[in-house]
This record gives sequence, C-alpha cells and structure tokens, in this order.
Amino acid sequence: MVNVYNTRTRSKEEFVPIEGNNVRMYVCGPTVYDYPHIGNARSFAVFDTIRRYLEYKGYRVVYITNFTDIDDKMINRSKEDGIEVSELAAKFITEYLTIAKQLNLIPATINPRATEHMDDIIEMVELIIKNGYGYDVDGDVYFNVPSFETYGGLSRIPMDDLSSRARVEVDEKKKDPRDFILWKAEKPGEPSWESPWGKGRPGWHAECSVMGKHYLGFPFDIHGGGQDLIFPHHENEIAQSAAAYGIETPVKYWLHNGFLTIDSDKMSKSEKNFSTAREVLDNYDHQAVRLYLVTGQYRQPLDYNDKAMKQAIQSLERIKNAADTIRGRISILEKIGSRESDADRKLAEASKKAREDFEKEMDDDFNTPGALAEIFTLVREINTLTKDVGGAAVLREALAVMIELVGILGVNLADEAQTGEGAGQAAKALKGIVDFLLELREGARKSKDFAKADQIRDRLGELGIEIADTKDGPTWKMS
RNA sequence: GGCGACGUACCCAAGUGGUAAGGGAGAGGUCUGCAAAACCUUUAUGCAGCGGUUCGAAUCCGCUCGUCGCCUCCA
Repeated sequence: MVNVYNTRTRSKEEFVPIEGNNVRMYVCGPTVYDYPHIGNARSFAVFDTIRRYLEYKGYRVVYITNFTDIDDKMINRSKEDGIEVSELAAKFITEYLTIAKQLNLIPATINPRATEHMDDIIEMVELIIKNGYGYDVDGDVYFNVPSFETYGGLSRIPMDDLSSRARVEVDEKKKDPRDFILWKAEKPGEPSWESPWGKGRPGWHAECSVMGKHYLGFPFDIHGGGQDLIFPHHENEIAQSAAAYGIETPVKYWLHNGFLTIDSDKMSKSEKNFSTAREVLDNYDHQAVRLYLVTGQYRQPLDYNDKAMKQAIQSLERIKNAADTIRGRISILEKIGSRESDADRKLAEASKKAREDFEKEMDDDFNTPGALAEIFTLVREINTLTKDVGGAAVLREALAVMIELVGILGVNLADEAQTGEGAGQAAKALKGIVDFLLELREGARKSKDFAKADQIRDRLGELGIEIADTKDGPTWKMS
C-alpha cells in the first residue's frame, strides 16, 4: 500500500487509483525558453522515480509531461535572441530531451505542446465564459476569481487576503484585482491565433488544464510539479478546469517537490542564482547526478554543492563495487565450481529483506533516503557474505535485486562493464586474453616476482582493466 | 502583513510516542607482497532553546530563537 502526501489535503493518504490498476499522471513540464537548471532536473528526477516505483508496484502508468512553447517568457526571449518563437522552442525541447536521457528519465507517454492545443484552449475559455466564470474585455479574457467559491482551496490562501493585495500593476480592465487572464489580445509582431475574441494567445497556463483533460480526462490521479507552482499556477488550473468542465476535483492527488537550493538559497532564474542542468551533467557522472537528486526526500529542500555531489559519487561507487564483487565471485565460481554454504542462505535472506524494506520506505511517500539506506544494508551483506557464497544462483538473485531497486531510483547498474560476460567474439577473446595474463601474473606472484606481477596489473590498468586480488583468485573489470 | 516549510553528529540525511537508520569524512584495527575494494570498532545520554502533557517525547502541546520559501515569471 502506497501512501502519498497530498498537497490538497495537507496529509498523507492511501494511494488508490481512480480506475483499477491504471494510474494517470501529469507533471508540469518546462517552458522551453531557456536551459533547464539543476532544480528543474530535480523535479524531473523525482517524478520519474515516483513513476518507476508505481510501475514496479504493478500499476500501469500513463505519464504526460508538457512543453509550454508559447507565453510571455517565450516571446520576450525570442525578441532578445532575434529568432522565431518556434525556433526557440525547438532548441530547448531538444535540450530538454538530451537532459532527460542523461538523467535516465523514462520517456513520457506523450510530450504535448501548448501550441498544438489551441483549439482545446479556446474551447475551454469559451466554456468558462459560458458558465459565468469569465468575461471578455477588448479581446482580453479574464477569469473572475470571486465567482469561483472554492478558489484558494489548494494553496489555502484566504480570498480576502488576496483581494487586499492588488499591489502590482493594477489592471483597469479587471473586474476584480484577483482576476487572472485566460486569453491575451494580440500585440503587433507576436504570435497569435484566431479566436472568438479576436486574434490572441493563451494568457496563463491554460495548456496544463487542457492537455490534462485531453490526454488523461478529468479527474485524473496525480498532478506533479514544484512547490512554487501551488500558487498561482495550480490554483488557477483547478479553477479553470472546474469552471469549464464542471468537475469539482479535477485531480485526486497533488504532489509537489521541494526546492533545490544553492548554498541554502533558492535557485532562481530571475536571481541569476542557478546552475544549469547542462553544466552539472557536463561536470559529473550522470548516474551520480541522478542519485544525488534523490538523496533527499522529495518534499524537503535539497542543497546543491560540490560536497553533496562528491558524496553522491562515493555512494554510487560503493553500490557499483558491491555489484562488481558479485560479478567477480560468479566468474570465480565458474572456475572453482560451486560449494554451497551457510552464506548462501544468509545472502538469499538478505536479498529478500532488502526488497521488503525498500518497499516499506518507498510506500511511505517515496522516502528515497530511507530506501537508499536499505540498499546500503544489502550492500554490506553482499560485501560480507559474497566471498563465502558458493551458489551462483543466489548471487545472481542478489545482483538482480540490487539492479532492480537501484533502477527505481534511476541508476542503471545493468549496463556496467561486466567481467567479460558480454556476448560477441571480441568480448570472448578479450576475456580469454585477460584471463591468460592473470594466470601469468598469478605465476609471477607465486614465485614472488612482484615486479612482473605489478607490471601486468599496471599495463592492464592503463588499458582500463582493473585487477583486484581476492582469496579465491583475481577478478577484473572494465573501468 | 497573510500562508507554509524547516532546525537531528564534522557534513548530507531517515526516523514523527517506546528509548537515535544509512551514506560521506575522521580515528584505530583486520585482511594484503603491494594496490584497490572490503570488513570490524569508534564519532549525538542526545535530536535549536525553554516549559508542559505522558510510565515514557527527537516525535504531541505552548512559547522563544534561527533559517528558508510562497503571496510576482519560476520545478
């Protein structure tokens, strides 16, 4: 049983999909006007992990994450750069997809774009007007907040409080200072679409409501995004969707991830205080970055700094070493044959327990640090027991569990270099050659010719083949 | 001003009523020709502070201090 913290109710709730085993999930995607920063990457990684875990639990997940490719920021940036809005969008969509791949995100079921859904957006605005929640003034269409009684339900901002804060640019056209714009009348030189109110473009994040409805239907199960989207973005989204389609609760569970900070300050584009995902991924191992992003529970703030990254690198290394230890032992067993012992039973037990404990942590609102701790417990068991395990099947099972659990966190251990187990004639030959050299080296070591032994190890090391001596003989791996 | 989050060892970070997970770093040790890895021991009588409730609190309540966020484009 999975429990999730629902922002709407401010409490943990048992996760029960609306429809059987199917989970419909929408995560706010990037506005493609600039390079995503590492904080954006956290959001991507967090929701990817949530998705992976739900799939692991046997749910069938439809996962939608959008590209917002038309809004003020898009227009402003395209003017600055002197390129078309569509060109700008194409550039950063490519960038996003590259980062997504490097972070090992499972591709979304669909990545819809706002500009592909103009008809739907216009239809929604029409419905809002028709239902008495919106009005048109000279080509601008506003949502009338006071007419929507439950406004503020998600962010829990009292209506009165909102009305007293008409401080920034009071728009004379608005009936009420709290009203927000749904459709903006065309300005010269900006992209626009035909509508019943004249040429124009969407104002707020209408696309999220529209695409959520289009691909998932209301109500759907999970809507995710960063905490900064709670107000006004998601508050408005609920109001729009409810007002247009008459659905009281368009989304069952609202999940919001905490911020990633830099030196304890919020990362923010407007403050020029951020690192782009690109810089980070160029500087550090991709898998380590991914692991780092889930070292904190997703709702808590997470600080980004060199030290945190170094720790993630160490953690990843420890996990990889354990996997290599098993692989090395398997290859040794191929030579010396099996000889089962008490350790076999213990390791089998540890694998089973690791899976159970991992699930217990993840069931509790996706507690990734706790889940990671359970993985490390298994790592310790592996490191302690493997040298005495005699059955390859037990080792393979432990390795499979490791790979699967770590995989939920987005780290791919399966593709790691294996000790010559790869298919193909070249791989076979390589394995034979290295094994032969190791035999020679063992001979040298026996006759205390350490100079020669070290020479072999050093030369292989230069070629990217690392040797490790164990009690039952040497193992090697590609580094 | 309104709303909210947080404060756990040198660092990161779980735990939310039953007597402090895990990782990193440090120290000591084991193994080892050396190396790498690994293993063992060790590092918070205490969880911002002060009160209260309780047989029992890091966990609940109150107050204080501190940090941060949202309320305006932002994951």
